[in-house]
Amino acid sequence: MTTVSIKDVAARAGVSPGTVSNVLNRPEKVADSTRIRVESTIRELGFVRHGSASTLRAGHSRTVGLSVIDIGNPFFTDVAAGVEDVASERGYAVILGNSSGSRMKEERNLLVFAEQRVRGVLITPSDEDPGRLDLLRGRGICVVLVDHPAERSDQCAVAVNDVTGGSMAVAHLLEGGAGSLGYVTGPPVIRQCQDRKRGAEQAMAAAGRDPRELLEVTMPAMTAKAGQQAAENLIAEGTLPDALFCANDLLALGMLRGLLQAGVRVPQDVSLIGYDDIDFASASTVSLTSVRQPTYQLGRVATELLLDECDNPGTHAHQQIMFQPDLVVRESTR
Amino acid sequence: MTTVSIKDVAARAGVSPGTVSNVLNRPEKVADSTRIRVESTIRELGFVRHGSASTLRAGHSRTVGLSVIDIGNPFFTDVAAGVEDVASERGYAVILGNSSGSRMKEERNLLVFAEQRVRGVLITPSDEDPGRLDLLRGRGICVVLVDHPAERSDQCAVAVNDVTGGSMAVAHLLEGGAGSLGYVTGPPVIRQCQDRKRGAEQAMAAAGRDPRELLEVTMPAMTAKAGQQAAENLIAEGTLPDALFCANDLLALGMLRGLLQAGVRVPQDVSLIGYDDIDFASASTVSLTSVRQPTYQLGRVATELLLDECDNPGTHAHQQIMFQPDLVVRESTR
DNA sequence: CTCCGGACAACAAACGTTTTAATCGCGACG
DNA sequence: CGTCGCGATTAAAACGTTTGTTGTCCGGAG
Repeated sequence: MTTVSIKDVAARAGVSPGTVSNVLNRPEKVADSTRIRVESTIRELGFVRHGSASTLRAGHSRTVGLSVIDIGNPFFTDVAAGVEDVASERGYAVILGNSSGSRMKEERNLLVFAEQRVRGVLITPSDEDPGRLDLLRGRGICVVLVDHPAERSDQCAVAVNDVTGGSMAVAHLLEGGAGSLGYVTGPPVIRQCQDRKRGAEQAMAAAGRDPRELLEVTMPAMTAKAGQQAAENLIAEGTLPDALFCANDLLALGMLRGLLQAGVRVPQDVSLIGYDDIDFASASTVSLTSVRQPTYQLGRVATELLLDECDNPGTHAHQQIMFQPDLVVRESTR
Repeated sequence: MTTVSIKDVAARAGVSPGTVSNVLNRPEKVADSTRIRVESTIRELGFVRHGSASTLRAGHSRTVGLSVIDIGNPFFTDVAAGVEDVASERGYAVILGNSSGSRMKEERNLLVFAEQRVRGVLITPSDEDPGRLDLLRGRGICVVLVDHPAERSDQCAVAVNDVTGGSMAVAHLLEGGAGSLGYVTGPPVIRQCQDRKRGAEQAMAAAGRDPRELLEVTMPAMTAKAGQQAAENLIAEGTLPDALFCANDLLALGMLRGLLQAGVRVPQDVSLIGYDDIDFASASTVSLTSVRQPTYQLGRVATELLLDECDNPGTHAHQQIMFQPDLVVRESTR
């Protein structure tokens, strides 16, 4: 139970605590002979550095915070995988915060990050208010936006063009001969939902259709359950369009389930397209046409930018990176 | 950039640092008038407690570590949701570690937990070595096993009976008239894989069949990709059985995809059953028969036990809780 | 033989909080 | 009127590191 400190190691190895610290943090500053002796003493005593003490003195920790909207969504687990790989390559640990789309939870997570004095924060914001992020920056915590374009140039951001993606999706539905069109989406505060809608409208306009024809169905969450609910609502109301564009694959898969259960055939009766191309999209009852994003890469690049900013605050140049999505056509669309 | 400390708040509010600390940690000890004054000063200055300093002095943090085998598996995201809900109800933050089935990564995550002086650790161990966990306990860090029964009675553990589950699955396949049977599994060091196999063998024996008839297919990972690979292997080798029990739903969904792509009909040619009943199981091409576990509950209960042990080290009674699984029959089995 | 410089290592002062013991003010009680 | 007791507050000593400064010991140059 008695925890072994750097002093214990120092005493046992016959050196000063400062030297042990140097062995840990700047091994090149200490003679090989003593370094080896200290290292073996560390192993012998099972010493583990007290991260908090280290953080306290050094002024910053070796952790980064990652705040996502829904860790149950494979899109975000893929992003998180990219983040974690880069972070651990560079000796950082990742603290994961899941906002579940709730602003309150997001704020609580950011507070935890601030208390832990994380080195930096990666965040897919759940709404458009930049205030909280400036608060972090004011504390010397770097922030990189993930899957969200920067509204200003004094920050890094990594995103995928959602307007293009939405446009691709609806263009594809129109090519398939869609008459009436629906857009099934999540809370309007989520930027991705807005941008994909904008793209959808552009595609309609480009095809000579009135964008106002697009029936918008807004659900409180972007989950499979919500998608199924949307299907039931549309069917009950008798407003089911020819072709449906869902703002993400979870909604689309739920929608698919709901449609099939009600005897609606996909794609014969209704064309269906999702977004994200999660792994399960290709395994579903009717394999899902979707818009693919470079998800893992998103996480990797964002983390590289973040750590670069942390480690070279002087020379770091902010970057706004925008990837392009791909259309993956499968069975669910005509 | 200058960070505001408890001293700044104290000076501004005209009290001592100790009083500010009391306002933060034992508000009942301080007179209402001063408490209100201090609280408003805290807001005014935007003070955020330095978690590391607090941890250092107090000897432990307000965080728990959660180490899982594969955060990409919806089973674990559900568990994590249960953990997070309870933890945040009680004012704890969760540090998530993903071992990806690699022992090395798991050890690195545990090291991070130890450095951060987490209050306790929830872990689904990736193999059977209890040594690392004793090391944590030796440091005064409580450990609760998740989805893993305790081998000893001096610890808490929460699990679901995998032997029963495996037995249910195979009994169901046999009832469906399965001739030859296969078990598609992950790395043998994973206990769940072993137990489910044991259950499968028991069910065969109970039906008067020789357990050695069970064809075991071992894959290096328990992912959809691995499942699809397994399907391709079985078909190439011409050893495809009548009925397949997959050790989890990801394997089963991948298997399903592989079978259908090769023109094998499910369930007419092959019966297929998975394990976990993840959300996607019911949305797949052929909806998947599976064994359901109380996943979210698993995370909740484990966390409650952990925090109880942390907060009442004296009176805490170790518990080993074993839930029972349910069979959910869908289209993929005859 | 002295002096200088370089390479290591020791020393000691922080970092921001918690917590115990000590202090203060004040009304009540003897 | 003195003292006691009590609640509210303060003062100061930790907690385990990191880090800039100081010190020591060498070998080699002058």
